[in-house]
Amino acid sequence: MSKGETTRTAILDIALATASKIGLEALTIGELAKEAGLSKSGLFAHFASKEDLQIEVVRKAIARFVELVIAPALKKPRGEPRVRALFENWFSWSRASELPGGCLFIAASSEFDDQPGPVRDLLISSQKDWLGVLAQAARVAVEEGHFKASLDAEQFAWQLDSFVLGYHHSARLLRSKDAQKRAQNAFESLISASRA
Amino acid sequence: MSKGETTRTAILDIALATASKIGLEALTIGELAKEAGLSKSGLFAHFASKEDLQIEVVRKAIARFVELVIAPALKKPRGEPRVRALFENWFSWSRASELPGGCLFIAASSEFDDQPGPVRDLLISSQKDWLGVLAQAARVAVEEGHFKASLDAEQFAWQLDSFVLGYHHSARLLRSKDAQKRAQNAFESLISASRA
DNA sequence: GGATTAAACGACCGATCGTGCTAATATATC
DNA sequence: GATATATTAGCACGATCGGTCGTTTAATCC
Repeated sequence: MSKGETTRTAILDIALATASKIGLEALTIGELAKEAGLSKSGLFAHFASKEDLQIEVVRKAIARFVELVIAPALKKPRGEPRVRALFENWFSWSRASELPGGCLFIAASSEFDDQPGPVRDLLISSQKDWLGVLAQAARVAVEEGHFKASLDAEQFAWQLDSFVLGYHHSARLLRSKDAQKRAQNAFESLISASRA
Repeated sequence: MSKGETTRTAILDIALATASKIGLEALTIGELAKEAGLSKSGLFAHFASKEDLQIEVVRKAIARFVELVIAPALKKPRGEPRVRALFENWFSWSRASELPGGCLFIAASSEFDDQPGPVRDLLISSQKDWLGVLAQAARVAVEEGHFKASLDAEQFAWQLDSFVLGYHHSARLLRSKDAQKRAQNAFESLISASRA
């Protein structure tokens, strides 16, 4: 890896962590440069624009999400275990040390839901992918006979994702100690309502 | 109402609408003044600081939320009808014309969950109040015999609120036309799982 | 090790940020 | 209608924003 790539990676690591705390929009070139130990122009040379930086940050987050959440779950047995892994891995993601401010996607979603452009487009497509992965896992669980045949996989995915959002809200804003317990309870009741 | 109060009210109306779209932090005095037809300093004379303005905006949102969501629900019969009204009124709130960017609380929650200060404190207390109202409504439904005696009212409130978050996410970011249907389905399954 | 390329710097741009201050103007009171 | 008061405008401030230079330093290659 060349010097440039190394620096760029380091910048994106810091940017990802910072963005999870203060948001993608509040991320400023100057502050980021300070944290990275670079001059403003030195840092900026790695990106075409601030929007480009934001996109790269989201891309990096997506790559890490796949590594930490999706990929390990796909190694689990088909059916309920895989569904369970997706849900549980998500907590590790939300609490990962590289995301001191919690899930970047949730923060960025609120920020960009009314700001058309490539950042929002990327967020939308990644969110659709995530819901698709969840729904597919549910469908597999139906195939495996773990979940009932009449299950609406999309509805299942939607509710699971809602609990993820609920957890994030409780844990981040309210700093609720019960957040995980609440989410887990909700998940279990969703699972048992879905069983064959 | 004096001239000053009138102007102040008008400013807050615009600020509330704008903040719902772009967030409380992205709200700028200059832009707000332009939209209100005032000079920057003329507008600023109504508030002690930007933070004060943000607090007033949140306060206004809380007042409207009580008017649009809580108060009408409390007029409904005790028990399930009241729970149902709380849920349904929330949609009207989220789609209210004064909130073109959707629920301000959800947007502001992501924005301020890592920004200590009076704005976050206010958001936290209002969110706790809302969860309290939901839990209390559930408890009343138990008393009335609509919901089972073993129901965990706080857990019920938590799940209902998660569906609200899920709806907002689907409707706002994904612009999904199924959002309401998904939320409604989720709500109905929560209700039937809670029935006596 | 000298030449070439890549990477980082420092200075600077115009614009806008939040926020003072003072002067002018509109409103309310008598 | 004059006076007192409440409201708004004008102007300026220091800081910071994203972004563009030309220049210098550092890494890479032969």
